[in-house]
Amino acid sequence: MSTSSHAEGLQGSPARMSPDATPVSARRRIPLRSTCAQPHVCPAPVRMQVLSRTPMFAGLVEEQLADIDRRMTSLSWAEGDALHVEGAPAEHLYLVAAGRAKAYRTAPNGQEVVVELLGPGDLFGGLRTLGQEAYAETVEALTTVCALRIGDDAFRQILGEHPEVGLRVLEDTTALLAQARTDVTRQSTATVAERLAAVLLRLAEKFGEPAREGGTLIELPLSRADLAGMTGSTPESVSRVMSRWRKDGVIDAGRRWTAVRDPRWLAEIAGAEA
Amino acid sequence: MSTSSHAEGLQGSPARMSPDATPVSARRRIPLRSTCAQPHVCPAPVRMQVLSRTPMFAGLVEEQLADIDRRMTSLSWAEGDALHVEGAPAEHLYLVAAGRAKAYRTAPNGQEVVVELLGPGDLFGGLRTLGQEAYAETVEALTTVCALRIGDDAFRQILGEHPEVGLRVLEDTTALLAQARTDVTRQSTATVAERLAAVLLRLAEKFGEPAREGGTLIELPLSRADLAGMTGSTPESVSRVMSRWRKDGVIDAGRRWTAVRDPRWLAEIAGAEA
DNA sequence: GCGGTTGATTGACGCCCGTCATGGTCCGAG
DNA sequence: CTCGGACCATGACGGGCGTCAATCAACCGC
Repeated sequence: MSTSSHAEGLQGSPARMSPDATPVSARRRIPLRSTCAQPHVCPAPVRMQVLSRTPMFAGLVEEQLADIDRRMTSLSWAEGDALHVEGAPAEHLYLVAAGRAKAYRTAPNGQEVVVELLGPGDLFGGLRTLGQEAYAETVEALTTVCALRIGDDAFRQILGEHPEVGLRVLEDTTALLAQARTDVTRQSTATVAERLAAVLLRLAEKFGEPAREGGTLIELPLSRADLAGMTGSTPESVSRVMSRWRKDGVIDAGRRWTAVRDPRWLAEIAGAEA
Repeated sequence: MSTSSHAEGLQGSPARMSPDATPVSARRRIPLRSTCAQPHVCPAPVRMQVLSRTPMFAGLVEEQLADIDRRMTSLSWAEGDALHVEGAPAEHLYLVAAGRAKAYRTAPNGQEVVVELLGPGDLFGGLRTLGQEAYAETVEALTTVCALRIGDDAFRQILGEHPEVGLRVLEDTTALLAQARTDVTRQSTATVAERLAAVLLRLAEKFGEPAREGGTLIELPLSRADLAGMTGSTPESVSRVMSRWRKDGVIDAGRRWTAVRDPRWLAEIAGAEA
């Protein structure tokens, strides 16, 4: 559910190097694929494909999509770059074309709390039209990212011409709200292990790819610190829990990568709801 | 911000009994006003007034509002009643006309986590049209509540006739999303005291009325357990913190009522953001 | 007024987990 | 190959806060 990730972007040649078997020594290889090879330009057909696969524009015909495409500008960022920062005036809506990004807030005490992970087809950003004065989150590229961007006026035009688009965005936002409230609930009542299990399940569902060694590889370069940010915890606590699970064969993980071996068992731990 | 509470419903005669001064002995009186005296019927002019003051329908003329009013049914509930329950098929949108309600989820461990407090003008519920299969929360009346209700078909009709209404709902939902994510962040990083301070400030802003004794009375019959549900904590912890603050003169509180005496100090504790 | 009930307060105890610190491993640069 | 830096693992310690329990004040119905 939530902003799905069908439009799986164009993936470059697998930069994957790990062998088939997974002895303890091979754990450290990074099995993440590099995505969106071309740095600063998304060719027109790719852009069209992204638009056509985005739930937000479902039901529009090619001509209409081309019209919308003309009003969007395509941009790209390198890993570690910020697409926009918390507190800056909200002037654009973004649509991810390829790559991964994380949206996080910085708490008063300085900790980063990750509120959403973004992939192809996901919508983020903000606009005055939607009642947002400033971006509430910082969005940072986890891999090379390509995204389409649209401004306030153009978005308002599109809404005028295609009212159903607004409804789709509303659906989307409603789903995000439901998920955020699920997070609040879990944060308030569950232990670190339970929260981590739920997070990993959600990631596996949204970003998972079947791995050769069996299980589901989460196609995201997440550090322990990132996972800590998503569970409202610390890198140390995350590390401890994951070590235990690795010994039990529930998951597999290394430097900035994670795979789920036994989803059932994780679901058991999570206690319900994803 | 968020779904504001301008439409202050009709308040019946004050059921307030506390004396002017507030010696320690008088703390226990319930200074809450009973709202919406008439049980099962909201007279037409009142309904129109509610609609006209709701942000969602801002900009519509009287005639249009009357048209919308005709498609909504008015209902009322007694304190403790559930307006709808978590998991039931989402078939209605509700608009609070008078009274207070809380929306909460029940965590796997049985704890109730309050995700929103509702007053006149607030929108809640869910519809298939908005992508909701089932209600995600249970909404329970804290006082006698009157609300207007609308079904899927009628809502879709209204959206068709007045596209701008959809945009307003979207604004509203966006604001709720931002707030929910603020909650997630706070839940992950702040202490119980900090969270409670933030919650009280938010309540004072939305439901506060200047009290005779000075300070701001929060017009909600909230128990320690309710506050615990809003802070992701326990009644005991909430009680401890509030006792301390009462000794320091920061707040005043009794059985199911709370007043803020020194908002500045609370804001200091909360550390930022409401 | 008077008991029963509900809600609030306060104390004691213990565990989860955040914090600090150390050492190991992997990776890229030169 | 070697060095340095980033990331991860693991141990020890302590505090915040959840849990259990007893007491008490306030409210309601009679």
